[in-house]
Amino acid sequence: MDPPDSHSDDLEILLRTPLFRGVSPSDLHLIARASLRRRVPRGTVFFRQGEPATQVSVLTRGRAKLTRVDPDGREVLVRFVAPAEMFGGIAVLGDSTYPVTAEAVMPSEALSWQGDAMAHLMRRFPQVALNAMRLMAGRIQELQARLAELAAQRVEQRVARALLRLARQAGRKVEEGVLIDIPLSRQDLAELTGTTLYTVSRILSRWESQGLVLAARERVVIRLPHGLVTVAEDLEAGGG
Amino acid sequence: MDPPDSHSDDLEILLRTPLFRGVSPSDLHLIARASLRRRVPRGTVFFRQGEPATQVSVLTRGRAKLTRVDPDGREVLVRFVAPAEMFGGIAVLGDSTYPVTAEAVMPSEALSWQGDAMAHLMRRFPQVALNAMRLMAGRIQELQARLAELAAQRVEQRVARALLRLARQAGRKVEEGVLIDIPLSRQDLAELTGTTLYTVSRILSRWESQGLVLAARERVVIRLPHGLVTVAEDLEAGGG
DNA sequence: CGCTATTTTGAGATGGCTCAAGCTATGTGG
DNA sequence: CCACATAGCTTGAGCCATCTCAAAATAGCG
Repeated sequence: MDPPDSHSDDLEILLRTPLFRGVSPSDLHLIARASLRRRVPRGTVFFRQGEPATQVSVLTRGRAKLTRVDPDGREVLVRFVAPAEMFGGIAVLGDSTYPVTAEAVMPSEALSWQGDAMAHLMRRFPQVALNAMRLMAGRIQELQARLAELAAQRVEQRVARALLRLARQAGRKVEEGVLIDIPLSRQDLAELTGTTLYTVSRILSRWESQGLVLAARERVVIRLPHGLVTVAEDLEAGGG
Repeated sequence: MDPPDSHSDDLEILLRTPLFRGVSPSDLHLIARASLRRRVPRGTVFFRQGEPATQVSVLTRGRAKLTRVDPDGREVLVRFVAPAEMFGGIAVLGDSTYPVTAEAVMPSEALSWQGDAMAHLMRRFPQVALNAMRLMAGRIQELQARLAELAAQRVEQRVARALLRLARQAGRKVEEGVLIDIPLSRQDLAELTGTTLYTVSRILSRWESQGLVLAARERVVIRLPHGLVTVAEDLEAGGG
C-alpha cells in the first residue's frame, strides 16, 4: 500500500531519530501512524515565530533553518535542522508560541505530531520523554557554548567554529575536502555568527587564498579542517 | 525535632519550586528527605565546570552564579540562581559533566539529590519530569533570546536588558527604586553581557548622571525602569 | 587605619560596521 | 543559444563603538 518513499522510509528515519531512541520498531510504527507527513519545496515556512505552537516535528528529508527576528528587525540564525532531528518541540513543551521561524532551505519533508498527541505518546512511552529531556539538555549546552563564544571571541574565530560545527552536522566528504551539504549563503553565516555578510565574505576570501576552504555561491568546502581548528582556537600568528 | 530553619523551611521553599510544582506536600516531604542540605559561605563553589555531574540542586537561600570559562580563559556569566530555582540539572540529564561552574555569591543553602535518586523521583512523580521539561524549554528560549541579543545589539542595550532581567528575577523595591538584590560587580555585568568592565562602568556612570540608576559598589538600583526599557529598545535619540 | 578589591576616567588603537559600487554565476525568456 | 535579469558575492574607503592599557580615586574589611 505504501509507496517505497513514504511510510517505509519514514520508519527508517524514525529508527535513527534521537527523540525515539529505544522505542521498538513496532511501537515506532504506531507512532508514525499518528503523524502527519508534509512534503514541501525550498522556501516553505513550516511555522513562524510568534504563532501559537501546535506541533512537534521531525525532519525526514532535506534541511530546514530556524531563525529568530530581533525586535529591531535583525535576523539571527539559531540552527539548521538535519534529517532525523526534532524541531518545534521546545515551544510545545514550554511556552505556547514558537520562539523561532522554521523554513525549508531545500525540498524537504517532515513528520509532525499535534502537541497533545505527543504528550500522549510521552505518557505511553516514557523513554520518549526521557529522550526529549536529553535532547533539550544537549541543546542548552550548545546554546551556552555559543553564547560564550559570541561574548568572548572575535568574528573570525566564530565563523571558523560555525563552519566546523556545520561540517560535523551536515558534512559530506568530497574530492576537495568536506562539503557543508546545506545551501549556505554569506548572509546565513553572518546571521549564525552575529556579524555582517561583508565581514564573512572577506574572511572566506582570505581563507580561500590561504587554501583553507573553497567558497562558492551558497557553498563552502573545508579543505583543511585542522587549519580551521587552528583559527578557531586562535593559535594563529596572524597569517598572510 | 527539626530546628525552625531547616526541614520546615525547606518544605516552604520546595512548595514554590517550579521543579516540584503540582507535587503534594506529603510527597514533597518524602522528596525533601531524600535530599542533602548544604549550607555554605560566600565564595563557595558547589561544583566546577568539567567535573562529572552527580547531583541536581535547588537553592533554598542566598544566590549563586553559573559561569563558564572559554577555552581562551575568558569568563562568561551564564545566569544567577535565586532561591527555589534548580541548578545543575542540565548536566545530570544530558552530558555527564557540568557545563558551568556554580558559586555562591552570598551565604547560601542548597538541597541536592544524586542523579539516580532524581531519576527515581521522576519515575515515581512524572509531574516532576514534566516540570523539568518545561523548565528546560524556558531556559532554551531565554538562551536563544540572549543569543539574538548578543548577536544583534549594541552593548548599551544589552546592559539595559540584563539589568531589567535581573530586576525581574531578583528585584526588591526600595525607597529609591528597584534594587537588584545580588552582589553585582561591574565585572559581573560585563561577563553577563559580553563586554568589558570598563565599558559597563562608563555606561552606568552615564545612566547615573541621567538619573536612570543608582550605582554603587556591587550594587545597582534602577530608579526609572521605563527609562531603561527605552534604552533597551533603542528608542533613544542619543541623549546628553 | 592601612590594605585590597572595586570602580572611575583618560587616551589611544582598531576590529568590524556601514555605505557604495562593481562583479559573477545562474536561470529565463526571446 | 544568446542577452538580459537577478540573487549572491566581492571589494574599497571611512568611521566609530568598543577594547586596551594605564593610572588614580573609593570603599569596605581586617
